[in-house]
Amino acid sequence: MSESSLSSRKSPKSRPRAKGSSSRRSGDKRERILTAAVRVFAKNGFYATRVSEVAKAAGVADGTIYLYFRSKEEILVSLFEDRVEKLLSFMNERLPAHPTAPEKLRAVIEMQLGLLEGERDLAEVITVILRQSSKLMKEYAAPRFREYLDAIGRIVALGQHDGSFRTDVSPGIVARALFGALDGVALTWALGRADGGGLSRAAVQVADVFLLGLSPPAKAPVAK
Amino acid sequence: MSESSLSSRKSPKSRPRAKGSSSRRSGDKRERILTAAVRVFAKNGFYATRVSEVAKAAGVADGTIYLYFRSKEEILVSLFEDRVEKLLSFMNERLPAHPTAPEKLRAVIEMQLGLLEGERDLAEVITVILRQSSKLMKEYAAPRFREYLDAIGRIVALGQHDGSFRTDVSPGIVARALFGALDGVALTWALGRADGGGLSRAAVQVADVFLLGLSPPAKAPVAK
DNA sequence: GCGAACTGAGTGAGGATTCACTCATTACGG
DNA sequence: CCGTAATGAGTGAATCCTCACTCAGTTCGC
Repeated sequence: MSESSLSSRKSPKSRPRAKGSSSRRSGDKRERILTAAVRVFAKNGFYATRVSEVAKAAGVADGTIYLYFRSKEEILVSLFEDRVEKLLSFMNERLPAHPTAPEKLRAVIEMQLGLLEGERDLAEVITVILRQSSKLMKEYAAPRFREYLDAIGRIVALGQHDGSFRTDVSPGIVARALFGALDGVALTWALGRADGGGLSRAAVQVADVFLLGLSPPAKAPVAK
Repeated sequence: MSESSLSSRKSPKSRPRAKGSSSRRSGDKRERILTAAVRVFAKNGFYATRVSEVAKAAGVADGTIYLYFRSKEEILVSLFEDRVEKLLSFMNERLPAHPTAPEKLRAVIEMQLGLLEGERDLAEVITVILRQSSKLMKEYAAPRFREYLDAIGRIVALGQHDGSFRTDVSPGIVARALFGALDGVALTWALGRADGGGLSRAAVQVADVFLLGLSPPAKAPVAK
């Protein structure tokens, strides 16, 4: 039964020597698999995607995947960790640069949508696919989301405290609504060519509506 | 709904003719299966749910499921058709009763969230699970969503036309953002109890923010 | 008894994961 | 510098397990 493997070597394929860098475990294999996974997951969804499809798209053998990931699901987790997490921390770094709450909020909006602009597949993975693994969603992503929502909520609370936002709404609800609004815009944009504007145009409009919607009653001059 | 009798095995019980109308299958089995499916799908997700689990939760045999549904996926489609669709048309009927665009918009918001209040599992199925079947999503749900979004967009456009809404934002983007905001609020509410208020309180706040955010520049008629 | 409604063990397909093997590259002895 | 051995990343067909779905049989209302 093992003899059959003799004939297997069908494609010599000229080993992708590539990057003259490290010759051993080519460090870009993992990255290649992740990039391919984003593409394929976005196209077919997580469950409908065969590991072998990811392998083919990445130009590696099925087995190679398991040298870098323990399971199919771990590919999804890694995608989340490798990309989203990075973006969240990036956001945390940039925020302090914006002095006022309205500016911070606008920055968050622009970042969240800006990140996805030009990364349609990644946008789809994050907005849709991630929700397909309920285990992932509940055990891993949920806490992260909460963290992110809390950060937005804190900005809202800050604005309420210094008088730039109305105080009759719950920061938590506003945070959820804002996140949902951005998620929704990104979702429809990712799924089918939304409207001409692109995400950055949408970002400006969402920001405009929310900031006006959050402006304090009567006297407050923030209106803008 | 937890009906008495009907232990897992043989059941001597009398067959409940139910809806005296249709003569074929006892009408409440189908309903029972759907109800169970909502529960189980919400708990485990669509793909992680075994048909046998739905059967057990519904108190029927595996095979019985296939007397009422052609496939596992059809259960999901039927859920959508039986519940959501009904709600959408219900919404379409109620809307004309509200004369102005702001009132219509507030009504939509209250309806969308009100529907889910007290139906946590259904909320989760709609917000999360439905996105798990990409076939369903793309072939069936997407057109419905578009239809719904268009309806919201039309309300926004109407308000812009009669001067009650600002005109510098795209109705389509506002519709998406609003839908997303409601979806996001419902999602976090469904996944882990949100904050004390419950969905109806959230609905009021989301409406407040959006309506103020949409008010035209000159003066705010809605201001309050 | 007849047949519609129902049952649930069994089946087969699909697909994730494994593992025996290949071979480019490196290490080393002379 | 060579030839030879050792190494381990990479491979992909075989394995094996998990369900969605089937259907021969049972139950029960009429």
